[in-house]
Amino acid sequence: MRKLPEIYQKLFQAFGPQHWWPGDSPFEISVGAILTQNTNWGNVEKAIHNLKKQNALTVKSIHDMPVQKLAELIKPAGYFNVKAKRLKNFIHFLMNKYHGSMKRIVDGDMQVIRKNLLDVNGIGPETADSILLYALGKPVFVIDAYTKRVLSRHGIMGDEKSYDEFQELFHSALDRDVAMYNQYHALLVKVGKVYCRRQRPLCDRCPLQALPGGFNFE
DNA sequence: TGCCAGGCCGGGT
DNA sequence: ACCCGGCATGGC
Repeated sequence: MRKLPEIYQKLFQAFGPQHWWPGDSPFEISVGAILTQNTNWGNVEKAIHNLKKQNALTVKSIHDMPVQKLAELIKPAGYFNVKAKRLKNFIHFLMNKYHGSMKRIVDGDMQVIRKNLLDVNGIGPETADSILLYALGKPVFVIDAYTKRVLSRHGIMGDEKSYDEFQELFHSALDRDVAMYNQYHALLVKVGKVYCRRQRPLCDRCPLQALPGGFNFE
């Protein structure tokens, strides 16, 4: 699949670097990854702001906090009851397997970390891979709804294909480059937000098909 | 005013 | 191995 590198070039030319993931620390990024599940990022920022305001954005603070109280603080992010439990699950995972420190995770083998993350109730493939890439700097490509939509709209792969199939496509077509994976996923989200809305036909102003006849990729 | 947002789980087929 | 309902706030 030679199209994937060319799509990256076009997106980067169109939008430039994306400065992902917004967040001051690996832990904050991980919390954000859980809070943003099926949720607008702006709402996640409100929830994170609430936590910071109470000096509660730490492993110890969230661990010691009643789940009820945690749910109240993250309310703007939606699904606050399930997400409060999921944050608690992640904290327990951190304490039990990594002494409560993100720094202890980084040295581990990527596949082992991924499997451990997927064993946490409430962490699925996208959340696990977001933590791996954006919090831990591991070379794994993050697949999300925008990635599937953009690629399927442009005839690369049908959106009924699985997460793993999409991920395998990127992994096989691209170098294992953390900085590029970081930008590429963020750029797919960007183009998805701006030009590739749900329930709408392919937009003719999308930078991926600006040339007549769609892709000029062969 | 509905629709949508950087998913995942649990139960049923 | 899939399919589906549930989970919830806030912006446009």
